[in-house]
Amino acid sequence: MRSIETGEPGHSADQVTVRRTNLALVLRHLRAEGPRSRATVAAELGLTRSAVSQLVAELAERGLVREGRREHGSVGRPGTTVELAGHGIAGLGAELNVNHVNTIALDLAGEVLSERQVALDARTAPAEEVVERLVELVERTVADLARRDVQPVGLTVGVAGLVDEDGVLTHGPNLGWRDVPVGPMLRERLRPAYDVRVDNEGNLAALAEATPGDPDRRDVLVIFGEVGVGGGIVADGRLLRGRQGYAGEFGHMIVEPQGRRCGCGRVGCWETVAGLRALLDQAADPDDPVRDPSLSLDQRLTEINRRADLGDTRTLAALDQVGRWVGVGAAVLANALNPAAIVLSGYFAAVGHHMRSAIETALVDGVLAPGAGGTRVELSTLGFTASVRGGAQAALETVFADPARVERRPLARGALR
Amino acid sequence: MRSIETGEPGHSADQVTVRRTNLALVLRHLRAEGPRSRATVAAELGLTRSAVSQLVAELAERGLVREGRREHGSVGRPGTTVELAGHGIAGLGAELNVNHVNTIALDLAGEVLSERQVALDARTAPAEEVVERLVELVERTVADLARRDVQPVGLTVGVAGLVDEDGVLTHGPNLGWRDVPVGPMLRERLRPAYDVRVDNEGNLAALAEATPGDPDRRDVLVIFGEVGVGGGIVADGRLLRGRQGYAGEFGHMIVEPQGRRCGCGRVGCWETVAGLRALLDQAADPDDPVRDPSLSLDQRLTEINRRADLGDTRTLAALDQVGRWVGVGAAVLANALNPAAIVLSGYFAAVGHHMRSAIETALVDGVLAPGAGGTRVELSTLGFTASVRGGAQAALETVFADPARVERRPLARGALR
DNA sequence: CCTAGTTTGTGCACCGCCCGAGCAAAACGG
DNA sequence: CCGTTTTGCTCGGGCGGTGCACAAACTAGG
Repeated sequence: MRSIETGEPGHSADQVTVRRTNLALVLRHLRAEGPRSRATVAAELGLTRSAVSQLVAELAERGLVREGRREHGSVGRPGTTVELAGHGIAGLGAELNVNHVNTIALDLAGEVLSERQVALDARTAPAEEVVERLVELVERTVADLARRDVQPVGLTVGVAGLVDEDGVLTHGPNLGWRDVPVGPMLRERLRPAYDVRVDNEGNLAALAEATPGDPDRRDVLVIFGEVGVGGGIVADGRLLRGRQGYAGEFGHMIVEPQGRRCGCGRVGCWETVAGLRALLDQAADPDDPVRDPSLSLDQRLTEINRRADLGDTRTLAALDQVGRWVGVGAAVLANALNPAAIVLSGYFAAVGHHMRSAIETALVDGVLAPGAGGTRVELSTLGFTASVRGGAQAALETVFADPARVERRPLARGALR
Repeated sequence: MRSIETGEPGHSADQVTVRRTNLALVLRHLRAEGPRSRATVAAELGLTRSAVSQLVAELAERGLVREGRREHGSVGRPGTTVELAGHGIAGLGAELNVNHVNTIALDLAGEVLSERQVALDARTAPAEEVVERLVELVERTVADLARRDVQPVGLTVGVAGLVDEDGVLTHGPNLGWRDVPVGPMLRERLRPAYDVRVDNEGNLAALAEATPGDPDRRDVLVIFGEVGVGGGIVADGRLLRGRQGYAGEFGHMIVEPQGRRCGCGRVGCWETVAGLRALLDQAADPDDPVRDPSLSLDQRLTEINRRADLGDTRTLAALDQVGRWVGVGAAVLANALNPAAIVLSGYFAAVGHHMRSAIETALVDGVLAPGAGGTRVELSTLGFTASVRGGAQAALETVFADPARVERRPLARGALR
């Protein structure tokens, strides 16, 4: 029943393809199921033990797996577990946002190898300068890696706006940018040996939440809220970009045609009732410190949580009201996409536990399928790092899709038997 | 930039996989590009001429391709074109709807081999009896094929309602059915040699509109309107079902929270403002013949078109108003999914040319991406046969995905060479 | 302690498939 | 009529997975 496809273009297959497929299969299996012996892998994947031995040997030569400890069964010769190694390579993720640029480097197992951030104001600085800051940050991150003899395999940059297939930011209202060729600029300045891609930050956040391999995380919808509301869709394990890469712009769905005017010029956009501003307008008077933009967002959200915990009726009513709207929009999307989970990220993750019941009620009320079609509401635990993590994971995913991308080098002595 | 995937489960590859992949590749290439010589196929697909020769020979043995006419180039030996044959097999599509069941059989090239229909009232008859009618119709269709020595390769049944992965209709409000195991019942009664699958009719209609191979038809959203409104999503060439197969229930998106009560019990569902009833309520008084349910839908829609053509202001205003709402809902979906095309099917296709400008205006107004993100509005030309055609195509797609499913039989004398 | 039984990991022959080279066949042009 | 071009096929070669055999390593039981 899974996935009817309508004629993928695809490419011709030969023995190299077979090898690539099986290398990738073994590597992803080790990621999904954890360390295990060659014999176990063979049984679980339907390959022979000899084939798995050869595949593991090649993955080890590429520095992607290593042998672990002995695994004693009840009887028989004990196996030697094989596990992800991948300390030799890293995926790079970066984010270019209104008031900061930051980077992260993850190894194959998803461990953080380097993390850097620089504050700036993208609205006042020219685009060239902002990109230059990002270039410097990436170069320092790559230097961090070089010190540990780690090779970057790819860089994915998330930006707040619409990005076309070539990596050009065509429309970035929050940054105040239009038609800025971020991807080409980065490639020009970095001249990298690795791939550089640019994507919408909501898409990358969605990728970060869609844990690879978990069947309950193959259909995930991420809703990211701050002043604006955006997100991304992972369906059947694939990130949906749409025809021009503009999918996931949930914030400007019109949910209340007789509602308030939005910053984008339209009336009744979802972010006018579910965005941070809607919450603050209802929860606090204009001179209330939680609306003081000079305080950090974290501080202000902590204060709102404190008031809600103390039972402040105005705060609770505001959270309930906004939660209801979040649920209404979530229901619209759930009717269309029937995701396994809707993950709330950004400011929703910070105060979401106080909105959860209102969201869930509105979701169940608004979805035709009984029990909201099984869609669960979850709060992101990745906080504001979701986009960069997703970017780094996207880069790593190219290795999981084709481990032969990583160069083969003579095995360090004693690394494998 | 295409498709980042997050760890498909996948299956191990060997030489058989290589063969299957390349057989499928050649077959799909012939479908997408039309008849051409082996040498041309080899050049276009990056295979060697010898490989293509062998692949074509095997496809011919399975009855899927045949040689066509001589193809004279400017110089050199002329090639012999190879083209889709597939008169030996057929995909079956069926539909189980409120007032009829019908079937269709398509050959590999999409030509209709058989088409049958029986009227009934699924709301009053017990489910067993309705399924029995469908069984009879399928058996007669299979008999039609047998007379021409054609083998069915699969049957896909579209039903008006939510279908889970096992083919159980869990929720069919228009049929008045709940938890009817349509798939298991059909398999039990037919005991078929071919696959039987059951799916939502909107999903199958979407599949029918997403022409295989066309890059402009890889991201398509179908909106099917009758009394209810439903649809389906094809993204990146794949049909989206969602976690439990409930994706595409657009009709019950809430678009007007202060609006009218819907048959489903909610308030402000899209179908209350975009469904057929909304149009009729605004276009005609209760005693108007266009609202007479004893007349066929075709007749009533023809009358509406006639009035609109004559410039009847009330009719035009109703079409404009409903079109605006169609556009509002389409915009919500386009913001989320950025499809290449939104195809209007069902009653929308019949009167859509009078609603088109209203729809497009509301779409452009409601989508954040400039120019509606490139999303075009199109009217379906498949009429009410979209679902059955999509079902038959889904069955055929299993052959295009794996031509080795069709049995190999000794070549008829002189069929090839 | 020693042996039978079990399981792991590797080596080797075999098979299937695509590649590349070579060749006959079938046109066209001078 | 012969050189040139292009097509479609045949034939070794290499690659990669399968299946079988075998040594290695450990448990259980006498």
